[in-house]
Amino acid sequence: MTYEGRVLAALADPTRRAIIEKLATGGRSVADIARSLPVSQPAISQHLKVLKEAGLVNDVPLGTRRIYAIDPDGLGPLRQWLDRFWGDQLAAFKAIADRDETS
Amino acid sequence: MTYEGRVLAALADPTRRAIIEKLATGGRSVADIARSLPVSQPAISQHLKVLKEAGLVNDVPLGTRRIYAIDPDGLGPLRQWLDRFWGDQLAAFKAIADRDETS
DNA sequence: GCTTATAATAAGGCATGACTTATGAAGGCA
DNA sequence: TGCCTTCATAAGTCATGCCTTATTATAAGC
Repeated sequence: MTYEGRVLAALADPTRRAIIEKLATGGRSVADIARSLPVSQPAISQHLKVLKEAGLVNDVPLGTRRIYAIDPDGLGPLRQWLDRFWGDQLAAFKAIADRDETS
Repeated sequence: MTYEGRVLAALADPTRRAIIEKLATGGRSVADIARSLPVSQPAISQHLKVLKEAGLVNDVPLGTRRIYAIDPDGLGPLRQWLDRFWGDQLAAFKAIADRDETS
């Protein structure tokens, strides 16, 4: 499976997107995530495994717990793939120009 | 279902990504796409329906045929959703830097 | 050492979705 | 009108994936 395929498949599931939204405010433990969503702890672990294999999250052990957080570099390959068909050169330059303009 | 959910689900399928890649070089008829991929014509029609409902492609009738093409605006909502968690300022700068680096 | 808490894995059930063949609808052309 | 081409839809099959409960491994605290 291609890298962008893994990323897209990972983000296609609504529960995994909910996990990403929880992690947007900072790293959280598995049990913490499980408490805030209507699925069991094993289900969360399975989703986190998929997200990790897609490169979207990383994790560090903390005692008996494990803190998962969003990987800032995880989205690069997906962006590159998307840009092949929709293009972002224009958008990227425009973002720079706008910022320079207002500074 | 949310808009980004539809877009991500549409792009998660490898056959639909293959269709997008075919359309990258310009609009094509259903039969034309079907001939270039190892699935039947009805399967292609079903995939095109999903891509259209996600806003990723549009179509115009041409006689008895129907020409499908990539919708340039189809990716906007997905980008906005992604940027909420990964940020696009960084990505924009990085895109510029990478291009300058390889030129 | 023993218990408790946390997380990963195993195994199985069930819904979803991607494909097939068969059929129908609509336009172009003799 | 009749025929052919193109595409969409219907119906059914089969694989994939998301969920559950049960179990195991590891670390912390008494």
